[in-house]
Amino acid sequence: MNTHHLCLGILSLGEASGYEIKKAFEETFSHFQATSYGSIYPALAKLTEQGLVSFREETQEKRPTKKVFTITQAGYEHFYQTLMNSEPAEQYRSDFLFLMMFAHLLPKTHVETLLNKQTEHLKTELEILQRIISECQSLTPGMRFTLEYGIAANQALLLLMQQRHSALLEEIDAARSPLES
Amino acid sequence: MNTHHLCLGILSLGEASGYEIKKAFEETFSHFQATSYGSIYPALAKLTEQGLVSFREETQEKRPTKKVFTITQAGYEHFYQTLMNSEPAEQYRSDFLFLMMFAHLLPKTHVETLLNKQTEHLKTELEILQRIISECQSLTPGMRFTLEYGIAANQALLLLMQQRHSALLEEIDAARSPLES
DNA sequence: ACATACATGTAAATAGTTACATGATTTC
DNA sequence: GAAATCATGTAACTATTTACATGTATGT
Repeated sequence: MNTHHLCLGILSLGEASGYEIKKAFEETFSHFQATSYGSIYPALAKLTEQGLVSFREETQEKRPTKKVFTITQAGYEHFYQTLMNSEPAEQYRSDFLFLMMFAHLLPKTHVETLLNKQTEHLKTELEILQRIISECQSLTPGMRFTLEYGIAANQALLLLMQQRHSALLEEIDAARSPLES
Repeated sequence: MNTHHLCLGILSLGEASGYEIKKAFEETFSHFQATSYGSIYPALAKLTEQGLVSFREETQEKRPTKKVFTITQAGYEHFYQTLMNSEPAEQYRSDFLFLMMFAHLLPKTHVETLLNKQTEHLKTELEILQRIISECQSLTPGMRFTLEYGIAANQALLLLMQQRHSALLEEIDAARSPLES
């Protein structure tokens, strides 16, 4: 999936401006997809050129004029074909785990800071997902499932972090060569 | 973390050729970091230029000559500074969840295929991680932790996939507009 | 005969992020 | 008076993937 597909996806749920598409990502989908203005605006221009979306300009009082985009029939069909032809691929990249891999090279206090930061990060993510799932009405069952999926992962990892914290610090300490602090 | 840092990390565990660095990633770290030959070879050339690694050429019988790289003292110090200055960032990108978000637009059989593929994927990942953690001696405690982390996440998600499978398909079906199949 | 493993490397293409540019309005 | 929100867009930079190029040896 690239920014083009992400935009078509959002627009299949209802019309929106580039700014609103970005906000939708930040608020709801940031845990499994991301993009930026620098990608969204060129993507919307290209999609318009291809006839997959159309827009009207909406002048507002006390707000800048905005372009409200709507997905066209051609865009909808294109999006459907994309969905049907896409593999359910995944990628997880973690600097946290990379740093932990070399924990034996780092001061104990630093490793503890890393573990605490990660625990906080997992807690925050979990709270965000739980808030969305409880507050938002009108979620599609699929959307609700993506939130459950994130919640399940975060809960399991948070539990691991809490259970292993102390023993892990000890184990890393024991593995450190005697000359290092 | 970029390919330069990944190479320094592997070399901090022992000398290796570009080819061996790639293999190490495929076998052991692919679940949280990835890279390719097109990044590794230029990175090793640059690191040599900067004096952060050195290499000797090793001629082999019945095998092509290889360049065996070793991290230098300067490289080690540089890597330590990188570790100390890096935030424990994470990113998860999932086309599977994106597709599930729009499951109400897809045929039921297709959604079921997606769910089955994802379940298989989680099972395979889990087995790989469990095999590594049980077979590999001489893992650093940090490395062992990265495996436990992956195992915890995969187990929790696999459980969710199994528990929710049937009900989810029903819910998606109910959300489909009557005209669609 | 064909595929895979070993081994190094380049070049083009892809895609994305970050910073910049502009400017009104609202909140602290 | 400063920062955040609303709103669109461009350009330079960064990084990585993919395909290509080359060649031997081993396994099926």
